[in-house]
This record gives sequence, C-alpha cells and structure tokens, in this order.
Amino acid sequence: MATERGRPRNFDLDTALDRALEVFWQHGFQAASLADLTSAMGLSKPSLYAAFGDKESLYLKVLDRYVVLQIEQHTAIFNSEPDARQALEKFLRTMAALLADPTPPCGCLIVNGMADCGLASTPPAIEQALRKAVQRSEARLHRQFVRAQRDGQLAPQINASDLAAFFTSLLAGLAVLAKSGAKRAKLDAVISAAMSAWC
Amino acid sequence: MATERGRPRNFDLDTALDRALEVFWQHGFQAASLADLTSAMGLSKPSLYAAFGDKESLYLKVLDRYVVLQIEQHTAIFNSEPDARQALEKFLRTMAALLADPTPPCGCLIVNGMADCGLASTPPAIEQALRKAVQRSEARLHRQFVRAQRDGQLAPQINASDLAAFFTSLLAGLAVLAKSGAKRAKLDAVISAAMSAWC
DNA sequence: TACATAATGTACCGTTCGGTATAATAATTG
DNA sequence: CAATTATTATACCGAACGGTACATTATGTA
Repeated sequence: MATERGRPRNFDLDTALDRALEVFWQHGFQAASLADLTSAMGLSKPSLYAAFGDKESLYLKVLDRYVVLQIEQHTAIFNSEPDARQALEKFLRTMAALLADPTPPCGCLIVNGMADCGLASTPPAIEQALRKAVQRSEARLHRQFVRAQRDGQLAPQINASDLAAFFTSLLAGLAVLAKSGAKRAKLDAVISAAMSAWC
Repeated sequence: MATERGRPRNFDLDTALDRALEVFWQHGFQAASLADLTSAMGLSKPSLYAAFGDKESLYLKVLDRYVVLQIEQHTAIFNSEPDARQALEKFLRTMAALLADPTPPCGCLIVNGMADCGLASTPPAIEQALRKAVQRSEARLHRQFVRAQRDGQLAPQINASDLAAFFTSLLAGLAVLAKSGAKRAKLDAVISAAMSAWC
C-alpha cells in the first residue's frame, strides 16, 4: 500500500515550521520555550516531538528553511534587475526595508542567533549551522559579484571575495542597527555610503 | 564618623563588576545564570543582591561600565593619531583584532545583547539601555567626523551623521562576522573596502 | 464491523531557574 | 571587652523549563 497507515496528522508540516520560524525569529533559540512553540504551531508537545524531534532539531529545520527562503528571495531580486550595480543596491534597499519594518519578527534570524553563540548557551550543532548559514549567504553574494566581473560590470581589479565579505558584514550591521531602533532613512544612508565600495 | 560602620565587604566592587562583565559578555543576559555570576564573581547570592541588586540591575551596571571603558579606549586610539583618516583606520583595525581574537569573550557585548531584544525575552530597561549604548558609540564617531571636517581632513560635502551611521553599522557587522568564524584577514579586507566611503 | 495504527490531550518527572529567609560570623566603635 | 552593624553561607521557595509516559481518540484497512 502506498497510502499511510493509521490516523494521518491533521496539521501541515511546512506551515507548522513557518509558525516555529516566527517564534524562533522573535525569541531566539534559548528564549523560545516549548510552550511558545506549541502554542504558535497549534499542536501539543508530543505531536511536536513526533514530527520534528526535540527543540534543537526543530531549530535546525527552521534555520534551514529560513536560509532557503532567504536565498530564493535574494536570487529573485538579483534576477529582476539586469544592471549588476543597480541589482545590488535594489537588493540592499529591499533588505533594509524589511529590517526596518517594526512589525515582528525583527532583524535577521541568523544574526540574532549568532549573537547567542557563546559557551554553554547554545548547542554546538546550532552554532555550526549558523556559521554555515552566514557562509551560504556570503557565497550567494560572491557568485553574483563573480558573474558581474565576467560580464564586465564590475572592475576586474576588485576582489570579489572581499566585496562579498564586505556586503555580508553590511547586511549584518544593518540588522543590528535596525534592532537598535534605526529608521529606514538611516539604513538607506548607510547603504548609500557602502555603495562607494563597488567602484 | 566618616568611616563605614560594621563589617566592610571583603571584595572590590569594580573587580566584581569586571567578572560579571565577562560572564554576560560570553553568555548574554538570559543565558548567564546566577550560579555562573556568583561563581565568577567569587561571592554568594545574598552578597550579590546586597551589592548590585537583582540580575537586571547588575546587567545595567555592567553595560554602563562596558560602554565607558569602550569609549575611553576609542578616544585613546583617536588621540594617538593626528591624521583623521589614519586614526579611523587604526581604530577599526584595532577593533577587528579584538573581535577576531578567539579567546573569550568574543564579539561585542552590545551587539550580542541587541540580538536578544525581542518580545518577552529581555526586560524593557535592558533594551532601552542597549539602544542608548549604540547611540553613544555612534555619537562618539560622529564627534570625530565633525572635528575632521572642521580641520579640513574630511570632505565637507560628506554627511557626518551618515558616515557615523555607516561605520557604526560596519563595527556591528564586523562583530557578527567575527562570531561566524571569520579570521582577522577577512575583517581587514572588509575594513579596506569600507574605507572607500571616507573619500 | 472489527482491527490496526498513529496522533492526540493530560498529567507528570527531574532539573534548573531567579530570588529570599534565616542564622552565624567578622569587623569596627565605644 | 562588650555592643553594634553589616556581610556572609546554607538552605530553601515557588515557578518554569525541556522532555516523556500513559491512556484516549480518530482514522485508515480488511
């Protein structure tokens, strides 16, 4: 039989993950309690454990989903604008608008989580996954810049890796600045200053 | 009598605060337990409460001390170099070296704490103090840039406020990048790219 | 209908948390 | 040497935590 045996679960895995994403995004791994999670996801603790494992395992699934969605969004923006420099600026300003939006969740899940990486506070697997998430985001920018250089839209003497690191750092800085209460105008001013690194 | 009555405390307030600073720096406000704090500070819970109040009050004292020490350090670096642009770069590279140092505490206390600002996770007073700490740090840079313009070392058409916001964002980004495992060479590359915003 | 399977709600476990009452101890004043 | 005053250590409190055992209920197959 290809059909599932027994009682099927009456909730959707992905939507439940999205609810969990919101909770972790707002509270972080530590501060998000199982009560918060089960309440937001609309299921009981045993159901949560049966479907996603323990809290750490759930966070890792949520983080992976976040990165995938994020990369897709970035790619869509880059593809919507043929001029490489304008595409980057459009990408940055879109991110700034999202970060400056005061309605939760605020900031960036990865940046928020990275701050909690310390001693015993965060499981090693989570720290590792967060580091990899930053690398994935930076690699996405790197690919974009290499392509721009190949297309002659970015000066060849510029180091694409360094530029990717710079703009990754910029995004993280914008996320922190936004959480500190900076309005969108300030983030846009920062972006304008940063764009001078392009050429 | 000007002398204190009763048994004097047999520990130093400032050194105890420094120990608490290390603990909060590594673990953040939430994850730092009273057991961690009393152990590192070398005093019992009642002594801690008598001297510093509750955990939130202690954190606020620690944060204020951190900001004061930080601003002093920044000022010392700026004063050690007459050329404004070189002073800024020296300042940034010194910060990068500290951030990239793998021996704990890692990152920036303010940036780490800012990430935890969400819903019920962090007391409002702490969020407010963290925001103010970012503003203080940015104001320190702003003063430096205004002075540089007055001395003719920074182009007058540049907006000093925007530049201060940009380099504040850069510092936050460097702190996050460092926690994600970036080596000092990468941070230095980011700084080199960022310095193009100066002129 | 009867059985099998899996998800569900409830109640609970041990641990750790922040914070405090109590009692003993050490140091300064007269 | 007493008396005073504040610090100290121990033990404890209620609450919240992550995680789980158990019995129940709902859905599928035959």
